[in-house]
Amino acid sequence: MIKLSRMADYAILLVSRMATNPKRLYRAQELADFSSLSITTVNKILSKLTRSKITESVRGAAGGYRLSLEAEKISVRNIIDIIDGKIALTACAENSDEYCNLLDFCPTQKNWQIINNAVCEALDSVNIAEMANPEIVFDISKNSNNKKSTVIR
Amino acid sequence: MIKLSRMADYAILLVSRMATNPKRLYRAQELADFSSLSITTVNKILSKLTRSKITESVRGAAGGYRLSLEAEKISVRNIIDIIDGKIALTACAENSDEYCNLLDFCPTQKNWQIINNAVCEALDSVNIAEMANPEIVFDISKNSNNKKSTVIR
DNA sequence: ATATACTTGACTAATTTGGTCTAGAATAAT
DNA sequence: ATTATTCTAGACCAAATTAGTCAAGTATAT
Repeated sequence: MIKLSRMADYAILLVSRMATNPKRLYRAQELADFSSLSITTVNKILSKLTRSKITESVRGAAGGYRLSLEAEKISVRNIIDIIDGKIALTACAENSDEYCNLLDFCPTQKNWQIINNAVCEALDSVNIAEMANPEIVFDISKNSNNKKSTVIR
Repeated sequence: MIKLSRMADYAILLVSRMATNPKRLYRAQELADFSSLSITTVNKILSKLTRSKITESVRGAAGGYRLSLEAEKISVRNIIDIIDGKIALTACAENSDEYCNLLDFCPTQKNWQIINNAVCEALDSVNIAEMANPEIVFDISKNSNNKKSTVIR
């Protein structure tokens, strides 16, 4: 009904993996092996995350990637935002006038924004520590520690 | 970051429109004029909704479409489900094994389902009456009257 | 120096989505 | 009955988006 891009899906998988041993450097090749993705795809994703300061990279021999934030401070939404760059559930919610000006009837506009926020909050309320850990089954409604996004968008 | 399909967007617009005068029959042509969509696209969307009992249709001269449920009983999620047919935010959440079997590490699976539910709830908590009415600004957290989906999927 | 690894952006391929067309079936009006 | 109107359904094509690859480049360790 609503779909995440594969890239965002991969990104969350990779970051979750790195969260299991946050000090360690993970080479792109390792992560590729682990995930069955190609090394180029892994690099593409990780360098995006690095640019956005979710991860950090060390070049050269014995280099690799590691998280640059605590896993608890990275929400699922942060990653989706970085990888997919979209902000809106519907054309209405992004401020591109091209579409909505055509319609003279659109009370929905404001309501879409609210729905949009609700979805964002849901995604914001889950952090990577939780995703990485099979034991923790979290309660989204409590919206625990991640209300405010830690990452600049 | 996460996007609704245009078709689902259109569908919600059309249904909201019909909600403003629920007894009346709306011809596809009228709805096309109103929405700037082609009549074929309108028909495509409305017949899907009709098959799923959200709307009903009357054929022949002076025919058209109308809601077959009260607007309050139709949630945004109902419509998205019908139009896009997708159920899952990520490959993990739908039960197609093809992808996840490749990976031996996937604690995320269960957590994805939870996120998925959270998003669905957000979309379920908004009904068409609210979408159609610019005055009502609803509070999603209260999850008012639409917890249980009225439509068979 | 050289080998290892990340970076970037251009490019192509694959997939998905949107939209059209055609033929058909039901209904109302004459 | 016939005709005009209006929905139904599915095949089909076009457009847009997304995924994935390639190649050239930069930084670092040994």
